Amino acid sequence: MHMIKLHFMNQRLDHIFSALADPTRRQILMMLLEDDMAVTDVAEPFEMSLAAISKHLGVLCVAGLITQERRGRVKWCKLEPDATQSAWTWMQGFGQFETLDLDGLETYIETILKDN
Amino acid sequence: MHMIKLHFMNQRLDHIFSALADPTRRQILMMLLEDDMAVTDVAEPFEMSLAAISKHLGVLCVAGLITQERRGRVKWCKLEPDATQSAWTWMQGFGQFETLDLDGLETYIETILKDN
DNA sequence: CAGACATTCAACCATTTGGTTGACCATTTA
DNA sequence: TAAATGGTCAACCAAATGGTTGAATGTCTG
Repeated sequence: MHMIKLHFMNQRLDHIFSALADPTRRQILMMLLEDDMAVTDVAEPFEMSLAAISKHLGVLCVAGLITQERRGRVKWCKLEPDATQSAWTWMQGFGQFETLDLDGLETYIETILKDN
Repeated sequence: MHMIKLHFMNQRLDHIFSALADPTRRQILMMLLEDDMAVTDVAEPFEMSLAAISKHLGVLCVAGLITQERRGRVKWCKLEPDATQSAWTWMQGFGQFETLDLDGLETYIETILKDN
């Protein structure tokens, strides 16, 4: 039972990390950070075929990093940032907490304190 | 100049994420979390050849996630957790900061405050 | 020195990956 | 209805990946 869960989790991590391992796909994610986009628009800044981008989007979908919803003839791509949770958690478990970007942490804490 | 740096960074992320994309390699990293190990000992729990493990260790080395130091006939493998910094930072930039384990963050901050 | 041990190298193999192209399907618009 | 648009599919290709085996290299030990 736990074995199954672990296996599942492992596959999930496989998908997420290998999706993140490609610069094109990372760039796509960054683009989607600003807004949802149609497949053609995602493809526009890249110097490769639409089909190639379509495949990349498929990989991101399988990893759960994005979702796609078809409305009419255009397919909208939407970021699913929560999907990185597993990867994030794994990296924490890898003992990385103390190497967290301390500058970023500092400003973050300051923002919190200001709000109180 | 910035382009070069970005390219460099991008390659680094490629290496790190694709190193993390393999379950065997992730398991190796977890093992090394406990202590430094010789190549043979790393290989022991796995059902694959020593040569295969040797290759995996090579990948982890290139990604900078571990270092290897030869002493006599044995080569010691040592974790380099700081290497995940880039990946960690990238994921932060990907907008994940709010999903960070806030409990862990809290205890972390408390530890800092105690020390002052 | 001879043998055992730790590790890598080299050649090979099957599978996956990242890309191409051209045909195809569905939807919108003139 | 005809043409344009948005996107995928299928077949193909080159290169990378993850594994194997057997030989080779360097180091310790009896």
